[in-house]
Amino acid sequence: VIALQEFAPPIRVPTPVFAAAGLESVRRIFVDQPVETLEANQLVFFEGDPARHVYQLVEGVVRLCRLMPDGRRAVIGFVFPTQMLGIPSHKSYPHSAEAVTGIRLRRSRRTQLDQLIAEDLTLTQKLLAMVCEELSAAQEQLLLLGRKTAQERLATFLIWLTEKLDHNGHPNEVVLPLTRQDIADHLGVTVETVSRTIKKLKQFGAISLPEPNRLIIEDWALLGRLAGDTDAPPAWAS
Amino acid sequence: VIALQEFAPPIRVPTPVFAAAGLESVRRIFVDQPVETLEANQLVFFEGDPARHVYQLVEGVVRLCRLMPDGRRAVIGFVFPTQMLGIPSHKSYPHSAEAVTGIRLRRSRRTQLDQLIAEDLTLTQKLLAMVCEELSAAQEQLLLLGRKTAQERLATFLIWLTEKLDHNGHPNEVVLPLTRQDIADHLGVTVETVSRTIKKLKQFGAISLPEPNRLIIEDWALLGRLAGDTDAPPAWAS
DNA sequence: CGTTGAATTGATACTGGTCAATTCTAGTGG
DNA sequence: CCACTAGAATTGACCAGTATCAATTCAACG
Repeated sequence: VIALQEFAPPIRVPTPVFAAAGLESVRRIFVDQPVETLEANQLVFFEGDPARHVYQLVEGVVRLCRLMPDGRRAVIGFVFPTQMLGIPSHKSYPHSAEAVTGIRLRRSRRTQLDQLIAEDLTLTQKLLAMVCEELSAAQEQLLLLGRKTAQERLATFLIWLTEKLDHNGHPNEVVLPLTRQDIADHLGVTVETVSRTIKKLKQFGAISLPEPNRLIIEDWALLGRLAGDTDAPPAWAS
Repeated sequence: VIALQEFAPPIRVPTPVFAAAGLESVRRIFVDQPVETLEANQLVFFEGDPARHVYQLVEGVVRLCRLMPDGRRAVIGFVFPTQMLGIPSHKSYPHSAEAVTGIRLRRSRRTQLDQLIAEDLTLTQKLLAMVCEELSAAQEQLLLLGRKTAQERLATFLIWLTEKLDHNGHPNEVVLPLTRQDIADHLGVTVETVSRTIKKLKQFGAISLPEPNRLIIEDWALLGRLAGDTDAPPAWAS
C-alpha cells in the first residue's frame, strides 16, 4: 500500500489548538515511527479491513469514505495534518481512508495504542476529547445532509474548508485540494449540482474562482447568510 | 424542566451488552442519584445551554435534535435505556434532548463526572469506547442521508429500530414510540414521504402495520435488500 | 360524541438528478 | 514549443423523486 514518490501540491493547514498535556501524549504514540509517503488516491486502509494500525497525518489531506455495494459513495469526512486516522476501539475500520493529495503520515500498531490506553490516563482523556469533537462535527453534518439545500450545503462547506486550510498569507484565498466529485460525495449531491451551485454563489458575489481550484471568498457575511445558519437570509438569494 | 407525572406507554428495550468492568464504572457515576421523571415532549436540555449535567436514561426514549433558525429540524439520534445523555467534553450541549415518550432518568453533575474522568482510567476507557460507537453510528447515518433513497432510508431505519426495541415475546413486532415527524426529521424527508414510503413497503410485503404504531416485519430478507446495503436488490422493487 | 393532533392521500411544483455534449486543464511526447 | 490526450469541470436539455399545499380520515381522549 505504501509507495515513495514525489507528489501533488503540498497542502498546508494551520495547526489546530490542542490541550498541551494531551498533545504530548498523542505525540508519544507516533514518536520514532518513520514517516511514510502515499501519492494521491492511494488507499491508507479499506472499510472492513481488520484495524491493525492507527495513523497520524503529517502532511496533505485524506478523505474518509463509506461505500454502498452499487458504488454510491459518501465522503464522511476529511483529515488534516496532526489529526489521527483510524478510530480507536474497533476491530475493523468502519470506513476507508484515501489520500486526496500526496500525503505523509506516521503509523503505529493498534496493539501498542491499546497498551498505552491501558496505562496512560492523560492519553485516554485526550483521545476521548478528540473523538467527542469528531462526533459533534458528524452531527453538524447530519443537519447539513438532512435539512439543508444544495446552496446552503456548498456555502457551509466552503466556509468550513477555508477556515481549515492554510492561506499562505491571503486570508480569503485557498487552493482547493479536492475534486468536485469529492465535494459532491461529501455534501450528498452530484458533481453537476456542485458546479452549478458554485456558479450561483459566484453570481451572488459571495465568492470567485479565478481558476477551478482557486477559491476566493469575497463576502464572508453574505456567504454565511447563504449557509443558512443565521436568521434573516437575503430575500433575493434564490 | 423536571416534572412528576404518570406517562405514556412504557417503552422497553433490551439491555445492550457492555463490557462488565466498564459498565460498573459508568454505574458509579449515577448510583445514589434519584430517578427523575419527564413526560413526553419535555426538554431534558437545550442546544447551546451550558452543559452542567450528564444523564443516564432509565426508561423511555429520548430524541437528540439540532435546529436551524427557520425551524428546520434534524433528529440526529435516539437514546434508549442504559445509554448516557450529554456528551462529555463540551462546554455547551451541541444538541437538544427531548423526551419522546414519558421517561425516567438519573442526573449527575458534570463537575463530578470530570472528577471521575480525572482519576478513573477504566471509566475513561469505557466512555471512549461508547463515544467511538456513537461516532460510527453517526457516520453510518451520513451515508444514509447523503446517498440513500427515501425507500432505502425507511427500510434501513425500521430494521435498526426493531432491533433496538423490545419485542415482548413477538420477535418481529414492535410498537413504534416515534411520531412520523420524528422519523421524517431523522431520515431527512417529510412526513408525507414517510407515510407514502411505509405504504410501499407494506405493498411489497416486507412489513405490515395493523395500526399506525404497530409495526410487524414480515420479511426481514426482503426489507434488508430494500435497505440497499446488499447487492442484488430485487429488480421489481421500484 | 365532539374535538384535536396525527396520519394518510391526492394534485401539483420544483429541486436536484440523469444523460449527453462540450470545454477546460494539466500532463506527455514529438 | 506545440499539438495531443485523458481526466476534470462545465453546460444544457430533460426527467424523477420528493417537497409542498390542501383536504380528508383516523385515533385517542375528555
